[in-house]
Amino acid sequence: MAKGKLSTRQQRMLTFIRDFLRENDYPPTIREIGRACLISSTSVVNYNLNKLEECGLINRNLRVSRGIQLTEAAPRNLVPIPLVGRIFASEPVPVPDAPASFAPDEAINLTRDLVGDGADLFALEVRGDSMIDAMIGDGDVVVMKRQIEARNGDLVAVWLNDSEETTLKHFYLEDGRVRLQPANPTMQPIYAIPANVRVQGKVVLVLRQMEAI
Amino acid sequence: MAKGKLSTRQQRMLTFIRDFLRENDYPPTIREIGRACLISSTSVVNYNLNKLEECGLINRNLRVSRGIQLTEAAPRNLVPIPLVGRIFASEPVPVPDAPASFAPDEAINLTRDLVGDGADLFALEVRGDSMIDAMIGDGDVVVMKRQIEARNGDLVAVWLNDSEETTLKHFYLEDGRVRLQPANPTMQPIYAIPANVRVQGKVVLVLRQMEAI
DNA sequence: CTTGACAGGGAACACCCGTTCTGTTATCAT
DNA sequence: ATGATAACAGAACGGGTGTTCCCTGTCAAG
Repeated sequence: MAKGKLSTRQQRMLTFIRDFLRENDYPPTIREIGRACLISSTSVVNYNLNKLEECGLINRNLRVSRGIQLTEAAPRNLVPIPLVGRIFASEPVPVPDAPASFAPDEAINLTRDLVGDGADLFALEVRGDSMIDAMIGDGDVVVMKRQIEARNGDLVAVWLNDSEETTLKHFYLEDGRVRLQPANPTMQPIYAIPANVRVQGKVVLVLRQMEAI
Repeated sequence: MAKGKLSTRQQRMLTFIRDFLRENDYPPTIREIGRACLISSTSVVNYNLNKLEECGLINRNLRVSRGIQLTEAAPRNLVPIPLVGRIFASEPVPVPDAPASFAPDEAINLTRDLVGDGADLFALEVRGDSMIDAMIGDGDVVVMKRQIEARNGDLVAVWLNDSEETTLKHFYLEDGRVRLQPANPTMQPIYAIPANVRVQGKVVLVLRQMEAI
């Protein structure tokens, strides 16, 4: 019973709970919800709260006053991702060695729906315009997953042994050779033998923040 | 009576309230605080809560169950941003009219350190490769701030009246004409008279999510 | 020694709040 | 018609919850 459609009343209750929580920092009671949504009976509020819980939109703590949690605001929705360094074209990716060595010196928090459980993820700030053919510019932050191998189509960071540079390209292994395809479709791919490319990780997310909102 | 020193008991209560709030998303009751801090009497908890309020560390809503707010970091750091539509080169940006009409049908949650308080913000999904000179590709999500005017250097979405298209460029007003500079430094700017450009909003954040983490 | 402020304990009160039970109404397939 | 089911209304029950009142002990100032 994942997602029955919400009735008008249920939708109204949900937005009220959101607004109330934003205003007061604690959830409303059943009677406060009823008063705001013009529901005279507490049992009806209770009935619809159960419906909302069945849809996975809220969590209820039974027998606890104001025991309503919005699943979207649940604290475990935030995943901290360590910002481990910068990425240059002229240097390999500084992949963090110890996965568990959680360095909270600098981290960015992202929601679980963007990055999953955050396992094996780390973030890098891009320096220079060398990744421009991957549509990634100076100052962008890339979130990467640490892995050695790549599947066809993955956008990966690779170190090219002969030219000694790091680059971000889509990876394709075909006919015994590696095709590295720029994300920008107007640019040409480059080809290499497998022994020449060392996959450093796979790009999961690109984040570009303009200064001065 | 701004800041008398906190007793051990008061400090313990404060950290318990923090932990409880982090875990449950709603504040504890007086008796729950007492149980956790080994205080047998509710009046003592009440007494020390008043002390904490006098120090400005919490706010109390009298006669309301669980009516405790932490003054420090209380506001939620997740900001919901409505995903209002798609952006094509051939059509104007679908700027949402009503700012207060909170449409939770589809929204992306981002942290406050990325987007501030989220005022006047909305998100659009980019369709097509027409924004490629702004380093924005098909499937990217752009978070925009609704505004009519732009300052020099802003990355804005503009509607060009004569060519009838939407484009994302850096905005510069110089010598009475508008210079629209692609974000990709290898590409050339275009020039237009101010009457020809209509600013639709300013890009605050670009988000590119790879499928299949 | 008395006094007053301060910190704490215990119990009772009155209201708040979630729950549950009994109906009522409307829709719909049988 | 008929039974099933969803949605809703009202009322009552019992426990949760903030508040208040009275008490004890400590400690420094008078």
